[in-house]
This record gives sequence, C-alpha cells and structure tokens, in this order.
Amino acid sequence: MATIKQIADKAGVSPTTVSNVLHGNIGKVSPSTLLHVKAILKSENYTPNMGAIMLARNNSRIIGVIMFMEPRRDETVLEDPFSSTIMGAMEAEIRKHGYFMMIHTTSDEAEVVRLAGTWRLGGLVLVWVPATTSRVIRENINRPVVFVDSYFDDDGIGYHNIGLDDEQGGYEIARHLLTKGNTSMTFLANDTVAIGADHARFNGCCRAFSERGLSLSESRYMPISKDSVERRRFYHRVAGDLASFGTLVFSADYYAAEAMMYLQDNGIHVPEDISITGFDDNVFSRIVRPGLTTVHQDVYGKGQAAISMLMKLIKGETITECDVRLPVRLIVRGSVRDRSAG
Amino acid sequence: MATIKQIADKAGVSPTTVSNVLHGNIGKVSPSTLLHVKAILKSENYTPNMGAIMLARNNSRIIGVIMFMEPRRDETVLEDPFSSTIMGAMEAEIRKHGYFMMIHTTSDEAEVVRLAGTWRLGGLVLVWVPATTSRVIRENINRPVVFVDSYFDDDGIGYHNIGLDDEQGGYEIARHLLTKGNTSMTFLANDTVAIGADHARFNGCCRAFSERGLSLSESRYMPISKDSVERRRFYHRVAGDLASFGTLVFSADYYAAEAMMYLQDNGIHVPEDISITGFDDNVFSRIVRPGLTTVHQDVYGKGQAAISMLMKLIKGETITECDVRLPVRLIVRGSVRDRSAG
DNA sequence: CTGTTAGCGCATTCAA
DNA sequence: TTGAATGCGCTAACAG
Repeated sequence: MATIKQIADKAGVSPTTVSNVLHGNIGKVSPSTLLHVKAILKSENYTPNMGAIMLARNNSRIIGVIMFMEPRRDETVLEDPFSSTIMGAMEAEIRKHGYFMMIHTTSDEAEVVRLAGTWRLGGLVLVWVPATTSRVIRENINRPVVFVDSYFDDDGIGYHNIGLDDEQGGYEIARHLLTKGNTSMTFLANDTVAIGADHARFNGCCRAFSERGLSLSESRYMPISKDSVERRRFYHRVAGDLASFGTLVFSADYYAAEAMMYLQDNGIHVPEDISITGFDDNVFSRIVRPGLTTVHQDVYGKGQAAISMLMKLIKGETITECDVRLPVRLIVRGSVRDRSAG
Repeated sequence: MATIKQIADKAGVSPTTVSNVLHGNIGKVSPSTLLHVKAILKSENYTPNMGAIMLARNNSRIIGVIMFMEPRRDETVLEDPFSSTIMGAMEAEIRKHGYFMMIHTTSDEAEVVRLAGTWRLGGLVLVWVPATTSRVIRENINRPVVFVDSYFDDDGIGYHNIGLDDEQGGYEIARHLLTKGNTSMTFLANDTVAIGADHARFNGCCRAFSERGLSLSESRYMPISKDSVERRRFYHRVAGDLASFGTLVFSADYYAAEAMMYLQDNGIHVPEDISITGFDDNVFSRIVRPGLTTVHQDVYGKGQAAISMLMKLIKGETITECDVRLPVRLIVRGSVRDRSAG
C-alpha cells in the first residue's frame, strides 16, 4: 500500500508533484519528472486511499443507488428482470465513469439522507420514490440526485427524473383493446400509491375509452397483492367470473404471465375466453403462449439515461429537461381476442 | 453535518468523550454525561464521516460484491433471476449487519485487488470466480473473502466458498431420466470453463449412468451460446434431429424454458417427442407448460450464507468448513417422458 | 516548475 | 472519569 509520500520519497520529489502527476496536471510538471514519477507509481503499484480522498475533498466517488421499497424479502421484485436489468445498466455506466456503486434498499427517507451524508456520496439515484417522500429528500440532500420512475406531487421544479411515458403506454394498450372490440377491462396495478406509474397508466386507459365515448370507472383499478397465495385466490375469483372482469390489463408482464398460466391450467383459453395484456415487454411476455400483447420499455436504456444525467449534474452542467419520459411502444402478440367485425 | 468536535463543544466535553459515547464505551463515561452527550448527538443529528473513519481505522464498513463476468451487456444474466435474488439477499444481510454493499462487475483479478485496497474493504464476496483466477486473488488480498459458486484447482486450503452440491444435482436429474427409461441425453452447459459447476453437474450425470452400467461420452457436454440468435439456430438443429440429442438436460431453467418454447412453436411436443430438464427451480420452470422437471437450489439462502460466513470471518471467528455445498432437491414436473414399462 | 504546510474528522494513546 | 495530542493519506493554497 504505497502512499503518495512514499512515492515522492522514492522519486526524489515532493508529494505535491506526485499528486499533480496523479491528477493529470501536466502543465505543472516537467516532462522528465512526469515520466519518472509515473514509472515509480507503476512499479510501486500505487493505490489511492479513498478514505483520505473523501476526507480531504469532502466528497466520494460513490454513487448511491437506492431502491425504495420495504426492505424485506419480496420474491416478486427479486424475480422480475426489471431490477436486475436496470442495476446492470447502472453498474456498467457508473464504472465507465470511474465511479463506484453502492446499493441500498429502504423505504425511509431519513436513512437516505444519512447515507448521503456519511458517505459524502458523489450523487444518488433513487428508484421508485413515492411522491410524498421525494420532497423531503430533495430538501435535505445537497448532492446531485436523479430519480427513476418516480412521481411528484408538486410541479417539476428542482428535480430530475427518468421516467416512462406511462400514460401513453396505458393509452396504447386500451386503444388496442378497443380497436379489437374489447370494451370492458380491469386494470391490475402493482402498487396502491395515489400518484405513480400505475395511475398514469390507468389514466391513459381512461383517455382511450373517453375518445370512444366510453368511460372507465375508478373501480376498474385494482391493486394486485404481493403475496402469491392471495394472487392465486384472486385468479381463482377471476376464473369463476370472467365476464365481469373483461380484459385483464396487468401493469407487469410477470403477473400477466402468472395469471395466464393459472387460468389456462383451469381450462380457460386465452384469448378465446379472456384477453390478457402485460407491461414491460420482458422475457415473461415472450416465454408464455400465446405471447403477451404488451407495452415495450427500454429498461437498460433507462438505467443508462439515469447515470448519464447524474454525471452531467455532477459535472455541474445545466440540464433543461427535468422530467424525461422515455417512449413506449405497443407490442402486439396473441393474448388479446379480436372481437371486431372482420 | 455536525462533527464530533462540534458536538463536544456544545456538550462541554472533549471529543474523546463523545467518541466513547458513540462507541458504547460506557465504562469510560459517567451516566450523566452519557445521557447529556447522547441528547446533543440526537438534537444535532450527528452523522459520522466515513472518510475520516476509514482513514483512522484503515478499514471501511464496505463489503465489495464482485460478479465475475465479462463486464458487458449480457441479457441472459440480467434477465435470469439468479443474480437479482442473490444480490437482494446479500444486500439485506449486509445492511442488517450495519455494513454497506458496493457492487462491481469484472473479469479482471487485478481490478479486484485494487478495489479492495482503495476502499479498504471490510470484506469481499466473489461470485463465479474461475479456478485459475481465484488463487491470484487469495494471494493478493489480505481481507476476509468469501467465494460463491466458485471452483478451485487446488485442495481446499485457505479459502471459503458457498457453493451447491452440483454433482449431486446432476446425478439426481440423470437418475430420474434413467428411472423413466430415458437412456440418452445431452448436457447443455452455461459455460465452457474446464473446472466449474457445469462440469460437476455433468459428472453427476455420468455417475448416474455408470450406476446403470451405461456411459456418457464427453461429447455429450455442449456449451450453449450466450447469443440468442445462435441459440435459436441450435434449437433449430435439435428440432431437425431429436433422436440424436436424447433428453435435453439444461444447466439453467432459463435456457430450458426458452428451448421448450422454440420446439413447441415448431410443432414438437414436450415430453412426448422430446424430454427437457432445467436447473435452479426458478420462476421459469414454473411458468412454462409442461412445468420443467428441474433441480431446486435455494439462491436466497445462498446469499445469506455467504454474508453470514463473511461476517464471521470479519469478526475473526474461526470457521471449520471452508467449502459449503448447499443441498439440492429434484423437482419433478411434467417435462420428462415416462418410457418405462408401466 | 517544485516544495511546504495546514487542515479534513476521527480513533487512539497517554496524561491528568 | 475526562482531556490533549498525534497521525491516518490526501488536497489545495501558497511560497519559492
């Protein structure tokens, strides 16, 4: 563990010179000493001490990535490729920029504030932050922060978010259903929060219905349970009363695929007896039969965009757009029945 | 950002006393000052500076979790629930112990050594380390290290690994096939390394065949491509020559499910025309029809076990068992044809 | 172009 | 039971 001072001694120069070499302040070092110091740096295998750097600069090269969720075991989240894909994208991007990724799961905003302080985080990425807590965080963290898939209850001033055009996604799914002659649907939401992606998607559905002069009652918005046994019970209920649910519009491919399997196992045919749609266009929508009609989103790109924006923020670049909405794309497979004339 | 010194000033004591309170050295502080200092600590919202702690103690509370793989985009890995499940387990466990998790992806051992140094890591978890590089790492890192699903080319001295009873898993799958009268198989491996989980599983298959007086040629071990287009081509080849492949014994549910879908889409019936088995017992084996006969492993438990062992190492406890092999369990579903008499 | 120096916040040893 | 002093390795301002 060679230190700068040791390197300086070996090279016969001062620590400052070594530091200048290290930081590429080439203008301040003569070419010959530069080469000399560089050689010693390599031969001594110099490894910087991040603790010292943090202390001196009051800033670390750590990006804190915080997943906002109950910090307990949740099979659904762990098995959904969303989290691993976006994590993988962020990790790669953070590494490319010479930063390091620290991961933390919580649903407590104070914990996030503490984390940012103790580690002097270079920046934070906050995933799935509920509207109510996002404000607290913004007010208590004076470091670059980028939100992902978060919604806010105030008008977009002073925050940066990488989201999805959820409303449009819901709209496209619903319009597709209507085009195919399916005028009844139930929206199966991932979460219950009042302001968030799920509601935006549902609102999109409502818009499509409105355009047709139809309306979609708020009672058609149903949160689905995180508990697999309860979900099973729900699917059972659906199986016994297909007509009243109409098309099952899931807000996640994972649940849509699960439901499809359950219903098929109980002798119900998709899409003949019931139509099902998903959201995400991930592996689950491709692995079931019939393939799921769903809405595509580029999760990997979302992770890249988040880090890219965070890096700009860290560099002090000004950013005009503060709430990016990545585009969605309807993917038609075979899980929706065509009841239209033809 | 209150510092110890500031707290000390406010409390009218010395920094040392505050430090003692912070570290629970209650024997060295009078009850009254203890309470007093604690109150100020809380009211001032004291936040430790990890940089300073790292510097002073020459050790951080960061656990480095390193995934050994080519650090480039790999859909397969990102979509497989293995990585997100084990990550989730480790994150929860690390947090519970008051540590922090830093994630890094690489296939370069020198990078790992550097990381351990610059961050004065409290410990490391290395996942999927090839036999050839594990030695280099052990020789160059003087911190607690726990390997996960790694194999070694020397006899197990001086390392700690949480693995799986891969050989037994392969054995149970093959024995099941033989019991059902399927005497021909091809093993589809995830990787090509000579020493590793895949070969152990294949060896298990060989053992089962031996017991029956049959043999399994090394040519029956086939690595499967990471590229989805190439895989597709492979499945196509299989479809055209079912008999010569025999049962398709995949080393991952993900691929098994994918292959099953492809074959079914091409009019091939599973298990009537061909039998398929998986490995892992994850969501993919449950979501396809017929369900995949597979080998169960407790991935979440694997992550917990790794951190639990690492924490013991960090505390300096001596550990007797150094290469833990978690148990496997055969899960019979419907993807293997019964050709036996009955 | 190069060197000196004063902190950054905390742990720890030694005095009191 | 409490406090003063030192050093961890590095940065950055300043002096030469």
